[in-house]
Amino acid sequence: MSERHRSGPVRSDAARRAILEAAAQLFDEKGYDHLTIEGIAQRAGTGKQTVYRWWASKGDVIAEALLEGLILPETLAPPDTGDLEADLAAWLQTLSDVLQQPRGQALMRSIIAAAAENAEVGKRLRAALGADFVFTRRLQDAVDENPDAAPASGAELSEALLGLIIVRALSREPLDPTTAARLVRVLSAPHS
Amino acid sequence: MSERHRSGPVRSDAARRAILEAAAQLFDEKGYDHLTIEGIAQRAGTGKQTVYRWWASKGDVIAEALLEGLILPETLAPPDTGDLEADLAAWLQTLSDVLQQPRGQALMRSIIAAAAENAEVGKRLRAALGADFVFTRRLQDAVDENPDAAPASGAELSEALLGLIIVRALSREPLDPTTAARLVRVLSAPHS
Amino acid sequence: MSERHRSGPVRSDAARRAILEAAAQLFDEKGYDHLTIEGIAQRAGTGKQTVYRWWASKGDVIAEALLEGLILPETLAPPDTGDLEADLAAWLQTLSDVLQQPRGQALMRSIIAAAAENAEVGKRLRAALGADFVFTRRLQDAVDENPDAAPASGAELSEALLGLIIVRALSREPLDPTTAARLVRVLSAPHS
Amino acid sequence: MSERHRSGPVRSDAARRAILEAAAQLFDEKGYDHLTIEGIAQRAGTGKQTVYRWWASKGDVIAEALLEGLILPETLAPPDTGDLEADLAAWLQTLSDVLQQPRGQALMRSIIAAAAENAEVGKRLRAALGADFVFTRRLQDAVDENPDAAPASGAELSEALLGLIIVRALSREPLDPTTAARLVRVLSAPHS
DNA sequence: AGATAAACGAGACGGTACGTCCGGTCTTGAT
DNA sequence: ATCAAGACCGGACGTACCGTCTCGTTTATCT
Repeated sequence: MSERHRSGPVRSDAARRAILEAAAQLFDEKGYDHLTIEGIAQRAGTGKQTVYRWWASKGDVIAEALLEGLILPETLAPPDTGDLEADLAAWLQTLSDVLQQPRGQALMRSIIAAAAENAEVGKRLRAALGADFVFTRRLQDAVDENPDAAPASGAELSEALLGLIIVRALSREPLDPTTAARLVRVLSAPHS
Repeated sequence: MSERHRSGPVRSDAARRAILEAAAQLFDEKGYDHLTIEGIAQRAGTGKQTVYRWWASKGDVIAEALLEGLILPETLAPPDTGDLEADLAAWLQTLSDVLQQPRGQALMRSIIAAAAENAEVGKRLRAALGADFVFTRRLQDAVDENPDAAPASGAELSEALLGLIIVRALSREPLDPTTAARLVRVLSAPHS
Repeated sequence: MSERHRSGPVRSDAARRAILEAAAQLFDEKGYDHLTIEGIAQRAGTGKQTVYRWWASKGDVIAEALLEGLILPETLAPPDTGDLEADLAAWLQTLSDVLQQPRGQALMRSIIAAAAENAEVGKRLRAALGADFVFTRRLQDAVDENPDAAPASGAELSEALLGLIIVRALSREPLDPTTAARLVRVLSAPHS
Repeated sequence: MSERHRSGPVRSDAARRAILEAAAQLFDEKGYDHLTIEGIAQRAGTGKQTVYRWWASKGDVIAEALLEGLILPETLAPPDTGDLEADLAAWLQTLSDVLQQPRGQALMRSIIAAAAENAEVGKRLRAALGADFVFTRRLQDAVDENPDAAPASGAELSEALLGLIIVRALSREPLDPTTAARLVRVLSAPHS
């Protein structure tokens, strides 16, 4: 009962990968705003039409490159040692380090610009920055243990953390590790 | 001892206002990404050069229109009744309402895109969304009253709140009023 | 001793006819310049490769469609009643009628464009417009009867007539029947 | 009572000339069909928009270059020694020489293609090939001297001559000088 | 009361990128 | 081997804006 597909040539995976990799490179080099489809196609060694055939916009290309892990370094993935507060602190420290460098800030703003323009990127933003998968669940666990004391859910808390980072990136201010640490304490600690 | 200029007409305030208003209108109609200097000049009935003479980029025009209050509705300004938690909740409610509508989400994302691209807009983002001026100071007051219990500063707390809103706007998810309310409680309540 | 081919199906005559007919239709609808191989294949319901396999260019397709009589109406074929001058006049009258209509002019110009671009079409142009087959021979007969009086050959005379038509088509001026008639008289009459 | 013109910059004559000259060069190098607006702009060192601003199509550019005498060599201009038949013969000889060379044929076919595609070029075709200005008037003089013997007008006769040349160019056959000479005799000689 | 010169509207200019169309080649699975 | 289908690389199309640069006109200030 398998779905039969039409005859004719099949999508070239080489072209697909070349385009995603070119897009990731150029994203890194020039930032989202200065990306062009033309530039991507040229760098990838493909025709423009091959990009337009499979993606509707540069945002969609970036969204897919993001999913493939071609854009953000692994470093940004949150650690998981079992110690929630420590992991949170380490993750925020990493992000803080990234935001100390102009290049890291630019990268962050580029992602934000992409997310603002393209729904697909937007929906993947939290996942891309690692705010799901770990803290959401783990903060939730902490919340569950002490439901009375923590009226906000884990997802909301991790969103607030991520939000802090984004606000700092947008306002061009570095993220002080101490600040991050304190906020983690507020958010993850039991409340009276 | 101010520097005097030689002669000739002085900057036309009519042109300046026409440009800022045209920019605000077009920002509202098309969003930041689809704004063009050419379109602004045309709508304003001025020459392109008059825009370029006084602003370096469309971002700068928008930044100034933002400062003049031509872009965001007054509604978004935070209330100040004296009851901190109530005011916070009301403000978040307003923002939540705005984010429920597609148009409001688009507006928010447009501001974010502008902030991501233009440093001036970025620096004014918090002010533009009303996160300063009130809560920062007032949360700080609350913090000062009970320094041991609240390890995060007022500014950080209001950033986290604004961040939550931004994350929701970017991920295209509405901001549930309940969520906002709970988060306010977490952030503004004394901690153990 | 004929050369046998290895295996597989033989050229599909259905595809060949479909392509020629599609080409003729599109030639009529859009003119030579706006023909595309892609359009022909689509209209014919064949693959592009099937066109490229058998013809080197769109000009060659048109040349073949011309030979098959799919492009020009039969009307343009010259009459043969035995009365040379009358036949010539009638033929020129027909062409003149065609050139009075914008559509007829466009058709004529399309053929000319095809001839200018493609050698095969060019070589068949005179045949396609019916200038051979009849007048050449018959003018030649007239010439032969009176060699002293007619220093130009029949072929040359018919070329001059066809040339007049072409010049009129290119210069977008109608061909006055009187003009044609007079020229026929000059060219076909005995000279002193 | 002079016509007042709008304010603002005026059309750049340098750009105009550069475009026409580039077009003429490329016409000569590649022929009309393989001309591109992009190529013209590049060769001229102008933006594409500057071409599109002033001309509607590549045909219009070529038409203007033709008028400026940038495309056809002066050689093709008809001589005027006073001896009509000799001048005609010399002019046809020149054209015949041009058509003997492949390059000359290609040039001629290119003009024809341009005329077939573009009305402006078409209307200027006769003028461009020198068939007006001289022979029309002079053949007409000859006709006027002997109205009974010459039922075709000078314009028509020169069209027929030009037509012969065009037919030969399209059918890729050289124009034999003898043929031309004989036809001149037929057309210009008095008729019985 | 000029003369000077900056600001203005208009928009031409050399460019870059857009998103689309088509050319000619190549690949796939079916006949 | 040929066919229908259509993906591929390439390149030109005609359009929209970019940021810079004249133009000719309109003021405000300086002499």
